[in-house]
Amino acid sequence: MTENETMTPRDFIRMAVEEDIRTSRFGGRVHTRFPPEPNGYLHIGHAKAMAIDFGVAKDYGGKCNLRFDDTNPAKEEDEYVQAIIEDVRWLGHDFGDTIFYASDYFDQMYAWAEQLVRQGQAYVDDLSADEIREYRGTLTEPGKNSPYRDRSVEENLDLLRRMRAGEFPAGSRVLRAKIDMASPNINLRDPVMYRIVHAPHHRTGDKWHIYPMYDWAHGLEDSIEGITHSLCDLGYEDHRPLYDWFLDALGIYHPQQIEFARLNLTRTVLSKRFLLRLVNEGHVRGWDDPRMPTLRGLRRRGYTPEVIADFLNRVGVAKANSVVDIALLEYCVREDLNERAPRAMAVLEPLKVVITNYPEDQVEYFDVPNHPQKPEMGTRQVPFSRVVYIEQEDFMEEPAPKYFRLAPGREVRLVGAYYITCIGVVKDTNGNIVELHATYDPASRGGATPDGRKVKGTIHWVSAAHALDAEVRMYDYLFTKDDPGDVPEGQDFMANLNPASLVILPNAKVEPNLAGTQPGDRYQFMRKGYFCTDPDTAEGKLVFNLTVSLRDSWAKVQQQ
RNA sequence: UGGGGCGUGGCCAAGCUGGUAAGGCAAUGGACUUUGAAUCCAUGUAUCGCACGUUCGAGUCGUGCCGCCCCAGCCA
Repeated sequence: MTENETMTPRDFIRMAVEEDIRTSRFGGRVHTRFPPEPNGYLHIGHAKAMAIDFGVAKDYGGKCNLRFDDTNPAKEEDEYVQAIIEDVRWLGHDFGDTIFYASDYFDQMYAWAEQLVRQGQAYVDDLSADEIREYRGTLTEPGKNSPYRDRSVEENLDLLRRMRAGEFPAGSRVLRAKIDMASPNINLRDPVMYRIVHAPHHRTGDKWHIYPMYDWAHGLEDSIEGITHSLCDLGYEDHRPLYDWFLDALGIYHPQQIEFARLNLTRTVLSKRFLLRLVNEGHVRGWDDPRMPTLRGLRRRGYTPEVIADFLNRVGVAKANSVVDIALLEYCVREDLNERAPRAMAVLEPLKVVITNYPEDQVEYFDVPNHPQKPEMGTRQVPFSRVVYIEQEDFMEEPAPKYFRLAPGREVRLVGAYYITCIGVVKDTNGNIVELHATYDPASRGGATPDGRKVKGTIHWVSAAHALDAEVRMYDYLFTKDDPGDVPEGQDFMANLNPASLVILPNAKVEPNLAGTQPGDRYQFMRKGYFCTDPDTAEGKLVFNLTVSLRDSWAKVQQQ
């Protein structure tokens, strides 16, 4: 394998980075950063940004800083800082042993602000927020200068210092860059650099009464850390001129900002605001609900960091806004779990089957492989007895065409055990099937007969006398449409919420080998899907989450 | 009617200095099968948004047009 094959395929960002290395633009260095704001939990969209930020650094022997962009104390909390660190670690990204905080640079940023004031490139504006908006103009009309735009350097300096000292009420004044109120790029119409906020900061406490705006702060943070490539999403494309302007005005080290398209997934919403609503309005059980696209949700759902990395790798990096089919993500988990998940038998919706010709109190143990294609994963002993449970859907009193599971008079194989033939159906007074009677063929022991006859159906089972009770949580998409935002006028994505995104199966029966399972353990429940043990599992109470179902070609046949 | 981006098969996405369209997912057949899983084999007529133009030759260059996304927070 050549070195190239071990690297992520070249995308336009890597090509630009390679060019900069070739020309020694930054002395051949590559240093990126992942700058989350600690005001929420990370989701798979952030995972893409991280794959790029950390991935580029790794590919070129550089570094990537984990930096909290904590410039707005009103929204940020330490709780999020801890959660984000945990998630970044979980994904396995290497951020060295230093965690960076924008707030550590507040003194330096402030000094630079005074420099801009002294250079006549920043001024204190007394206009109200509403007035500033009015003066800004519109997309098609230029803005106009604030009456405070031409204050003297001395007055600006004095006012700025008093702003910092906390002499003025919140919102009464701002520091603005003096650029061009007529710029076609609205970001350049004298952007606000500092606003007055009297709120304690999670790290600096009550030291500050003014806090820097993103555009002013971000480039400075990058510059201070010696970042070479500041990778961000398309939304910042027209902020780049401003990023460049501040750095040039200050005459300090100047990184290159490059933008890429963020990740969008079908059946998924990824905006913090929407995710927050799902949680607050109780549509999910929390940020780590297995239906959530948050990293915590995916983790609890049974996804691995490797799967997420593989998925992101397949998605690629480009500048076109796109929506990735969630089927690709599911393909990635299935591929991974098919390799590593040991098989187990679990009957999700049990139907009792009495094997009438099987000795009353006999128990046999069958040696069942943990993985059909991987003998090295070993085998396990699965008990078999006279009464077993099979899946309700594996029996049809009046079998549909092409249905080749159990039906009256029909013979099927119980995986790894025996062939059984249904000889009777027991119903309750309402006509519901409550039990089946069957006979087994002793010659089919182990799942095959000497005469080599074939059975069309093979189903899974669990011995009633040995089964463990379990709760199985079946998950489906949170939304019923590929595009959750595809709603009638006046409605929002809540209109597409899937009422059946969580279906709890409280009476599942699983094989006894699952007794000691620990949260996070993953299995393939044969013929059903991949499942993982939920943290809600406790002594005497097993809880499993569906990670993803197996491909089901029978379901397709049925639909036709 | 301002500015910034993007537009390659159903969904992503390669395509570097022009030479005549990778790959993956999805879908569809079939083989195999003690998971209707996995695996294997096979299947795509893509007006490369459109139109002119340059050229022996354009997805790649030029011009014009169309469509979609983003920007008017003292959020990031």
